[in-house]
Amino acid sequence: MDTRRLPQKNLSSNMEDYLEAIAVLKKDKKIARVKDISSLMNVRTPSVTAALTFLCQQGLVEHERYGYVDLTPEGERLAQRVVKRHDTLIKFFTDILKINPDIAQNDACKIEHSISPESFAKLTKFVEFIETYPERRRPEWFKKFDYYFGAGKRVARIKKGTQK
Amino acid sequence: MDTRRLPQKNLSSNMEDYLEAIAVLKKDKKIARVKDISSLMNVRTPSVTAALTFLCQQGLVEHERYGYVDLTPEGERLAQRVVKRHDTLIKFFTDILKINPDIAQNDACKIEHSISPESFAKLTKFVEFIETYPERRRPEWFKKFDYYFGAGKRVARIKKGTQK
DNA sequence: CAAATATGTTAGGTTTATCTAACAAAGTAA
DNA sequence: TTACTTTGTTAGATAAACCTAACATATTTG
Repeated sequence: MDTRRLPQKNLSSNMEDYLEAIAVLKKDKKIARVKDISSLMNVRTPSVTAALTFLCQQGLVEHERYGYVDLTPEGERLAQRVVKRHDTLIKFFTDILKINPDIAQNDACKIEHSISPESFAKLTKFVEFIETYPERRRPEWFKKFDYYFGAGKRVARIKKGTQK
Repeated sequence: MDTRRLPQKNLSSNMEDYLEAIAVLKKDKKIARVKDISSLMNVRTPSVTAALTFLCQQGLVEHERYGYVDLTPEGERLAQRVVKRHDTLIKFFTDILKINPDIAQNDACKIEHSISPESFAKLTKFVEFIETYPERRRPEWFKKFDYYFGAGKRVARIKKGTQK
């Protein structure tokens, strides 16, 4: 198999975070500004300026001095890829593993940068598989599993001939 | 709740990786040397020396110049914590999501540093829940799920009265 | 045991990502 | 429109990880 690829930006976790933040802000507030990115990401504004300079050079962001920040189509594409990962991870952690949303949020923010496309694809299917069951029709195993989470052991059953 | 803690070493992913590598080497080859750590981790030996200097200062590693490398009890404890996370993640990726082992390995190496204790605990239970089913008695859902993975859709069923 | 090889350390440099302090531009309001 | 406030940028410093090149110790072997 030919493993060469089109000029693939290989972004650091950090730069992915900036793209993601810009996408989130644009979605929520229509526009993204340096200060908003800064407070959303808990970094100071000079860090944002530096990141934007880099992302502009990479053709992922458009930004003129003292102006708003926007994503190029390529930047948007990459941002959405991260957002999708984030969302799937959140679903997995909260809906399936029943993790507290704050912690799920935190974990998703880190893992979204490291999970491979392969694992992401499978995890997505896994989540879909469960989410597409209407809540009250979720299979028996899932209920047992919830119980197992709580009690640390399986649902008690009387097994014929195997008591011990 | 009191959130103060005993002097908790807050290690970087990197330093956790060094501890883990030392633990793995000790397990496999009884001893750990700078060169082995270096080749296992794909870094040059000066990087290892620098890391060891730091980990010695933190009381996690014992190492005298030109000698073998060892973990202190505290270092061992931290290393094992990482190893456990790694193992659980590997099981989840390979046994449940059916990810190719190389990719699973890679993903586990990154995620093991970011997953929270809470998520780790739940994931462990989830994996246990499935692993403790003897293979041929795994529940119906799991087989359906495997099919879903392959075909991208659920097992075909004739539903009485709901065809559409 | 001395020479050659392998392994480990030191010195010094690079990159990435952050910060503070000082300055510059834009927006608001008297 | 001038002064004040907010927002953004520049300059320069710091810290974590890494690297190469040069040197130092250990180990192996002729």
